[in-house]
Amino acid sequence: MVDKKVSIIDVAQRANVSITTVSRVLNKVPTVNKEIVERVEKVIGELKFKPNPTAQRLARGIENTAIGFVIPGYPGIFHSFYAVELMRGIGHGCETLRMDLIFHITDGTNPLRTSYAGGLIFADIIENLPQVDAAVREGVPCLVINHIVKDLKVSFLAVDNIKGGHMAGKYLTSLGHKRIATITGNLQTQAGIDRLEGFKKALLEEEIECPKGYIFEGDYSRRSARQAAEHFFSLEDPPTAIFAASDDMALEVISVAMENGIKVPEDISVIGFDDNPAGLFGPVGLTTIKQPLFTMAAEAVKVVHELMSGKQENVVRRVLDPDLIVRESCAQPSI
Amino acid sequence: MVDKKVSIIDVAQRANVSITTVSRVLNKVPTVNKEIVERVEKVIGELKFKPNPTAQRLARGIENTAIGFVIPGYPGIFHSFYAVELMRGIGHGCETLRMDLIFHITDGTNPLRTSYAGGLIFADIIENLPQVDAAVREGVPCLVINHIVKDLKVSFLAVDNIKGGHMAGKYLTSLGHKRIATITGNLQTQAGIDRLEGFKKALLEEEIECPKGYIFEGDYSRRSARQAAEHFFSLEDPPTAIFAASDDMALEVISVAMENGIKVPEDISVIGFDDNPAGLFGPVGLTTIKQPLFTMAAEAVKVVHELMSGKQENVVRRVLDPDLIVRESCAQPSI
DNA sequence: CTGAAAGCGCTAACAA
DNA sequence: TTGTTAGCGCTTTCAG
Repeated sequence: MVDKKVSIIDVAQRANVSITTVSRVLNKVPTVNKEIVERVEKVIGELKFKPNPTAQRLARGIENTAIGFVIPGYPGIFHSFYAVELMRGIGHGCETLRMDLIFHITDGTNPLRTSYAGGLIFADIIENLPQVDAAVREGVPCLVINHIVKDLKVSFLAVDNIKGGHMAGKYLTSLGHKRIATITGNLQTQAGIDRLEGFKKALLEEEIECPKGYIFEGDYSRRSARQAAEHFFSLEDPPTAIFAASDDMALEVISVAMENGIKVPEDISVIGFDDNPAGLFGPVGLTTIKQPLFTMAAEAVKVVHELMSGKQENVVRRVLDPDLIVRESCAQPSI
Repeated sequence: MVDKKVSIIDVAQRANVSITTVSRVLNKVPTVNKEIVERVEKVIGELKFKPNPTAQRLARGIENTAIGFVIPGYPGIFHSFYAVELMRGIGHGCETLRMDLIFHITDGTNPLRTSYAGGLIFADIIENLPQVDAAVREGVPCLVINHIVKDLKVSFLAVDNIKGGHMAGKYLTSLGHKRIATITGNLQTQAGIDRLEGFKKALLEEEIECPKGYIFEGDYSRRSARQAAEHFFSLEDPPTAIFAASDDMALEVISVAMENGIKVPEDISVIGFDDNPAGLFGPVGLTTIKQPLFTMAAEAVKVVHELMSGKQENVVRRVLDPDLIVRESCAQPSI
């Protein structure tokens, strides 16, 4: 049966050696007699002995080498290019630094068991500002991604979403569009709010109206984009251009358009946000605002690692610039 | 500056109490004098003392409570509904059992640092059978998801993909289709192979030909589905029905169809695989084969947990049945 | 209510 | 080459 209590002592006794020797063969110290090595290994096999990693860490004086990645569990988050890119970046960063990656999928209510994690990365924050607060208060090194945190002394790495939204709006107006609509992201997220704000600002600068009916509150999902598109297309005075706050949504808008015989970009211009590679393979290359998700996430790991090791003591706060990627989904209005 | 070495001893000395007492306030033992509690907490704050979790675990005799989730890092895996559902399920399972979830994104070459993890869950296996082998050999409890492993004595939880492919094929033939094509999944994965096999079997049973041109090797991505669809639609004798090995691919087929003025299901029937909710919101409800991804993953955590705790000693091998979900994307052929 | 002391399971000087 | 003996930092009896 299973004995959970086989310890190094049992092995030592049964093999007639000291625990030190057992430890040596465990750690492959080369100065051990071959015969003994064999004997010990045999016993280890017989007893199915597995060294206790916790004890090893303690004895070795190993600092905590795990980073927790806290990701809000709201429906759909995982389906987004956004979350996925972050995960890839974080995975990559951890791999490079040989850190363990611990996942916390949270709805923001649970107190967040830090457990092994010596540092925390929050993928955006929605309902879980209190968790960030608690972590900071406890002195756990942490960093928030894609959220410019003003009221808390915590590190963050964020994309300038206001600028991004502004770029999108500006590009559309520069093409000559006057009737420009937008599908917002989840307005619970700062990114959603900021992209909308930047977009509005761009229109304002050109003194272009953006009536209520031209602003549809989405949530980054294809589903909401479909509703939005159907709404826009049914308007008496439909827009000639649409800014979708994510590529997924932009792609869905294009789908709906084509289903209705509306040509992109001839009849309607569509610009997205993300630079999701999926935008390359549709019927028409998607013009979009690129944000360095992968890089940002990888960088986040590096920063938290420095925070953990004490190499960096101050909060680091960095805002990155998005880029306009011009492909084929936007053109001058035909009218 | 940062002192990494503040230990419970420092706190005890500075607060003029024993380490035992400090430990007590740390663990909120109620029988401590209020004044002392305050004093100790003050010192803890001043010193920014954080108890060492490793030491706590050792002293408390806590077993390893982390499960490692090993996920192949091939491009696109994260974008799939598949991986995402597994992650959700695993996250949920870990939450319920209060286990830590450690992520390993691997290309199969690295030796896989088990580190904290006391058990391992492999999300499918492609290049990383050796890793599974190594883990088994080391005696680490592990389980493979969605892969029926024959040559290794390891636990698995899998969906019967042959049956699933067969159901899809059968359903299409039962509607009267004779010209049926398929877009396979990644044929590096067992799921991809099996769905194709089941599909072929179903056609064979009805003595329906499936010419080479009707089998397009995809990789679960929308991109590959687009290529496939364009290929099929350009055929002299295009199929009247298509089985796509994932819903994402099926959805893309529908998109391409609509772009080309081909009606679904009037002109072409499309059936997918997964039961991705995205299939509900398109222009036409997607008929599909449902597999219990979330449940399977959550269950996997439970099994590994039992394996770790010794409640379960045998390998557990379970094959689950998929379901046919009929919506609107399939109909009888018009010709 | 508080403290001394014995571990938790393992590693790492230091001897032998 | 192998064993002895301190710890690693904290929890937990068991006295006081």
